[in-house]
Amino acid sequence: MTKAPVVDPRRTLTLRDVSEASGVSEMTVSRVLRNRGDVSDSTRERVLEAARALGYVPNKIAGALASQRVNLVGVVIPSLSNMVFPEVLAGVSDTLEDTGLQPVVGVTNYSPEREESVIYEMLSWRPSGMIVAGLEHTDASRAMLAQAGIPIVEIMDIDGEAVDSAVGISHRRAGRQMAEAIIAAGYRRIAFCGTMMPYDHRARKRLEGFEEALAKAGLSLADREYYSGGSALLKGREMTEAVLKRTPDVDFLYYSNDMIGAGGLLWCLEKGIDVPGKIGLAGFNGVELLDGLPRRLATMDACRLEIGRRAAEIIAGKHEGVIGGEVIELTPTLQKGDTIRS
Amino acid sequence: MTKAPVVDPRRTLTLRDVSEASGVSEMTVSRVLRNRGDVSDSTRERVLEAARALGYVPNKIAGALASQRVNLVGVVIPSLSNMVFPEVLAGVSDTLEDTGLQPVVGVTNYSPEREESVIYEMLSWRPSGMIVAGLEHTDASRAMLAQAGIPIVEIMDIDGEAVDSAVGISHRRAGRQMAEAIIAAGYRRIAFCGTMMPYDHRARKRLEGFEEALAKAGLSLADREYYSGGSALLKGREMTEAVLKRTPDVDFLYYSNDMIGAGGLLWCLEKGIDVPGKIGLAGFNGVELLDGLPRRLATMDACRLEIGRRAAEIIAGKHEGVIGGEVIELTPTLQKGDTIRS
DNA sequence: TTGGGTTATGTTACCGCTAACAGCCGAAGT
DNA sequence: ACTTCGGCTGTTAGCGGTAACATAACCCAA
Repeated sequence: MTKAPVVDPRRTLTLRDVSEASGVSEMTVSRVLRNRGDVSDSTRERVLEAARALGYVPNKIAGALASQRVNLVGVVIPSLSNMVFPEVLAGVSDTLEDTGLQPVVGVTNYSPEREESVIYEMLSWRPSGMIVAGLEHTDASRAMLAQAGIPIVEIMDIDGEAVDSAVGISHRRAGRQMAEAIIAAGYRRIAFCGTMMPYDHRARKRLEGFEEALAKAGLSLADREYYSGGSALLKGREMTEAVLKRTPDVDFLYYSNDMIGAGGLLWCLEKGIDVPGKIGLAGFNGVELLDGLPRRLATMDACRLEIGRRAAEIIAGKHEGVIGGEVIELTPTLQKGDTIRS
Repeated sequence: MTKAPVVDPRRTLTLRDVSEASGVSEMTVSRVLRNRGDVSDSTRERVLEAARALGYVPNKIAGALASQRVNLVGVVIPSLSNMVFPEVLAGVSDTLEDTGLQPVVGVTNYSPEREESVIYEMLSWRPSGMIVAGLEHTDASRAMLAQAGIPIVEIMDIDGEAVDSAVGISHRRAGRQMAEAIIAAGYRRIAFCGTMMPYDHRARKRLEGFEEALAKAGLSLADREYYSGGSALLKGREMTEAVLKRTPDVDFLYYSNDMIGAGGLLWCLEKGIDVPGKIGLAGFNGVELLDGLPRRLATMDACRLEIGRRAAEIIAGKHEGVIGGEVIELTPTLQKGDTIRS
């Protein structure tokens, strides 16, 4: 146990200290500090003064226990290094800002077991709601969420069954749409580069939709390459090189995310390959980074901010009259950029 | 108030429910669930069984209130979109993993007022420690932290006075070092591109150190350009173009971060400018992204992971015998990459 | 003057859990 | 046989707030 940093004058302050310092009951102090109930201006003044002078910080633990109300919202996401999730978070924070609710983030690293324990840990703080990425969870996780008696919003994905509410896009459809656009543009030898993470269900579903659409056109993937870990931009380069070396007649590369797509784009441009003439490229997510690239990579916006906002609105109860269990499907827009010929 | 998502069978479970279901006292159940004290194997078994069957999730609010112990560590950072902070977070999480402690993240958007309220909010949950980015805070923030009676670690920066402990690098020195390397390489017409955020004290200190070293060599900045918001990569391009247009004889561009530096690098390469012959470039942070660029941008590693780790160790009390108040200075390494001629 | 309605404040009983201590029991020590 | 002790379990009293109700003071209309 580390000791207190400064000379701790005495035990930590409680309502009683403020109440004694201002000559009113604890209850009145409580009322003042929460702006609840009627308190005369003079008393309010005196109490606030005393609280400020003492440096009193309320104990929300006690408050929450007594009032059975907690102003926290759990947000469970797989990673913070993907940029997609910080953006979703931004949407959540924005919307929660003026509701008195506060997001608390938990990261799972794409591990279902870790997710389970994060959810358990969060629920043990009795939050007012939970926002969880994805629809795939362990049975125990689903059970806990279902039992919790609070609004649950699963985000990012809607291809599956939600515990309660869901906000997201259909990744299967997104993959299908991209494939259709690629085929329509005349590409035929199409390869895929993507993450290998076995638990990135959304990337998987996009690929499924993609292949489905290819099949419908009588095509199949000409090649595929997977990666995990490392600098995505660099991996994109490496994978692109590997694929083109192994299957030189490939005329389109579909990447599971923009970052590796950007790497591929840079590599192609350096090699002097005609993009999108000889080879077309496409990624997924619509990340801001793309704006600074020499050429605009084709991509699909995943509505990240919007997803965060909508999810938060559901938790905050801004959807009046709705009992929960709603599924909101957002529709991503395909941006062809400069890497699909038209 | 949104209603419960599923048919709430009854009120939420408490220790008593588990105790009744397993025929022992609440205290024994509590002991089992916390692995504390002696409990016979048979009883333990029975209790765990009952808890699992009921789907009991302990109420940490009550637990924390009763035990005066909270396993949370507040982490206050300015932004999640900078990539630097998620990395620090990763270091914190890693180290906290096996201590039973849990990070709780708060984001301030570089606003001191927002920081103050985030700190207040966090302290009201009585965490076991706080990790706060930067040394500059409002007086109220500093007072609250000092009074809290818990270990406080200010991270990223050590050029200033810490409330308690600090882990970071000297940005002033980092700026100075970079300037010295640039001057040593023979560049003389040096310009700066950076963020305009008035509250990014670390970027400011780097620039101060940078100019200080320039002055010592009888030089001063040939030009400077600031930005705020938008895609950093794109801004890097735009600023680079603006500076080179306005001051064509510039032979070095120092960027306040790698992302805009990368944008500048891409722009220069596209324009066919000889880098590092005609113009040298350098950024700051050592972000992973740089690995995938056509050329390695000169940069300085900010020791982000290490900072997170060390800070977490202090909170977790892994520095035995230390009472707090330590300042750990890490030393960033300059990586000249391919954009400073040698 | 009196009763009813405000407004401002205090009192009481928890919220769900754990620290601290008390008890009980069988095994071991003398 | 009588302590002594350690393993196991229960009892009691809060932790620091807040909901709900009680109370006091005051105003005004009848």
